[in-house]
Amino acid sequence: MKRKLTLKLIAKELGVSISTVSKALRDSPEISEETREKIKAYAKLYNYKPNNIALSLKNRRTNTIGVIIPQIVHHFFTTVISGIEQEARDRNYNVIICLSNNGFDKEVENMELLANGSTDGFILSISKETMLKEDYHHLNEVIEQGMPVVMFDRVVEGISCDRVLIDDKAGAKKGVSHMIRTGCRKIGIITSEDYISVGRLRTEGYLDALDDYGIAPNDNLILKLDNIDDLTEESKKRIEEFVTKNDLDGIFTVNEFFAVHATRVLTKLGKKIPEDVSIVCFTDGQLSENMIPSLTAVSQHGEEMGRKAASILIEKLEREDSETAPYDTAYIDTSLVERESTRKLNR
Amino acid sequence: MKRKLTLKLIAKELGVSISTVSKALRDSPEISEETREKIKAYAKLYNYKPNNIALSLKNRRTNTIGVIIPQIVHHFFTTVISGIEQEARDRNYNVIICLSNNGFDKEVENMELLANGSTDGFILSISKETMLKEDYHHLNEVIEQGMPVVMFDRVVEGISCDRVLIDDKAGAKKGVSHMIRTGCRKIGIITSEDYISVGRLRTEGYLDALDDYGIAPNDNLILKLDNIDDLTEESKKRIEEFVTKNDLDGIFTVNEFFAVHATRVLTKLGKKIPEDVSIVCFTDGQLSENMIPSLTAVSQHGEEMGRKAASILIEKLEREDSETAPYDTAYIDTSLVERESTRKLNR
DNA sequence: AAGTTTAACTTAATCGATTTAGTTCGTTAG
DNA sequence: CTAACGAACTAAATCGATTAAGTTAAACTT
Repeated sequence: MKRKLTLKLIAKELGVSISTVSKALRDSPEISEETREKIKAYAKLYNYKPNNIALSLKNRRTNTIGVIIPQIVHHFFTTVISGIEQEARDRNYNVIICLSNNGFDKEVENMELLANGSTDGFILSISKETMLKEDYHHLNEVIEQGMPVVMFDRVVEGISCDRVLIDDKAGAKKGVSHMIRTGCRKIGIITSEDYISVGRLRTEGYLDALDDYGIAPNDNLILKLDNIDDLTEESKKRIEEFVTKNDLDGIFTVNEFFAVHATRVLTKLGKKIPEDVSIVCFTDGQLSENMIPSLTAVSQHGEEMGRKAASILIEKLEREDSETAPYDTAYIDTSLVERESTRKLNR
Repeated sequence: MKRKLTLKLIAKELGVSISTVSKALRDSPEISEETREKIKAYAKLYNYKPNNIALSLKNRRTNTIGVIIPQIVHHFFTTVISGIEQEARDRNYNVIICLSNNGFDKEVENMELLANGSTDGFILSISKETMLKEDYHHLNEVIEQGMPVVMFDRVVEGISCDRVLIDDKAGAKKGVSHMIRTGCRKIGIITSEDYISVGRLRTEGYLDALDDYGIAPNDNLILKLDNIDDLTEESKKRIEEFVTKNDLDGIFTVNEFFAVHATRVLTKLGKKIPEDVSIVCFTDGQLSENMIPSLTAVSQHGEEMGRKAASILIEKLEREDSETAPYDTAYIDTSLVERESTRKLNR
């Protein structure tokens, strides 16, 4: 095993002092051309790379962004991470990813761990449990210490940080409006309970669209499930009942899973998609694209969201007066990806 | 902004030396009961947490595992990461994830970056480009420096490291055998070119199963595509042609995408699944589970793979004689998840 | 009473870098 | 001939922790 090369070793080998080596490598004019060349040649030959940990300690900055997300086995989050990673790499930052598994304790633990020197700032999407608990002391502590925080997707109010949000309301409205314009009149929504912010906002968008076209909302056509991240047996049952009971001509869902299960139920009922029933879902992921029929979806542009979040954070990290800079909220536009589950316009 | 508390600050505040504070917090018997209590009380009150960077520098270990994967927007990899994360957390390690985007340069860059002090060891799945290039100097350098490496899923020979593999061959054999047992006789496979190891191995498993049941292989029933990670337009075209041309009664695919597209083509051709054609795919992901019909799949148990890889790495990191320990290869068993795309046995 | 122990600290080295504040020696100015 | 200056280095402080080695004064031994 070959020990890593350090300034000390180079200095000893070439019979100069450590500081001479450091200065030579950083092209200081204090060091003579000759010595500089000699040191640089040696460093290059033996592939010297400065130790990041030592640099971090000295500079009191790690050039690392901490990302905390509820789960990683989730298409949308992976696209966001991908975006964060791209932006970070372009701007010479590293990314540490931690998972909260939607739990409060893990979220706190992760933040505390990373806050003790490992990262310069955070990008996070709040866990479900934290949202229910409404305990944000860990966020406030980190911010208090001067580490900037950017929240995305699942955000809460009352924290001194920047936010990046999907325009959930507008996105849902876009999707539902499309159904109305292609002839749907009795549109149901499968959404989440209101305490999940994205669910609530998407429900609002749905209601907005109905209102725009003068369609009266009907509480019976709104199904609120208690989880938006996966499809439990309980949810399946309720979707089946909901779809069977109501003679809908359009279904809007806040995620892909709900849409897929609704499709399954409709198929069993012998309904044709999109002739009898149109389907639009929020989140343009693998399922929307690959299902048969493929699903018209409201695309969230996760990568763009990730890049934006990273860019805002890095901006804050690199400006002097970041303490006094105001916090703001960026919105990422959604777009509607038309596929086989809705009728064409102007037909 | 409140500067983080350090030993130095505590020492100054309480009028003792830094080492007294350090020792008191670590319960050294050298420090009197009285002083110890006083220091601990103060540290607790002001929530002192040691700086990880300083500890890493001092201890020359970071308790961090570097994970390098080709892409993160990929269900299988996310399950592996999830497993790595679980095991790491249980054993008090952190995880840094980097993406190579299937590129050689990025893979090298990431490794070099993390190797300069940021991590104690690596878990990685080799990028496609690296495999084509057959240049593994970055791996060898890192290993040479005494950092253990565990490769998973996409591995190469000739590197001094441990490996964790899906038993691809046995898994494919399991899937194809199931089709044969449920009555399929003309089974096609949609796989990848042989340079992608998982594709090659799965093809071998397919051939093995045919051989076991005395079915003669037929090159026309083997479609080799040049990418296993996504579904290009070119691949779609070739799948369509392949499925249309051959009158198959069973299709085995090395990933979900190929199976989904084959299903689409079959549906268009008016074939019934599984009555006319059975479908089995490798990788039990979101698509297999949610497609209509849902797909019988060879489950890879990614989480288990991740946990295993992390456990092997941490084991190596924590034993004294790891330099001399032999390298081995662990296999993760696959299992067949029967769903709607295959007929039932014994019917 | 002189020497030895010991409890309870403090000093200083260390990890690997950067950087400020010296130091040394040759050259030039006066 | 010597003070001043600058080129080219080196020493030492620093980041925040740990720990081996050193210090001090009280207690104990004989």
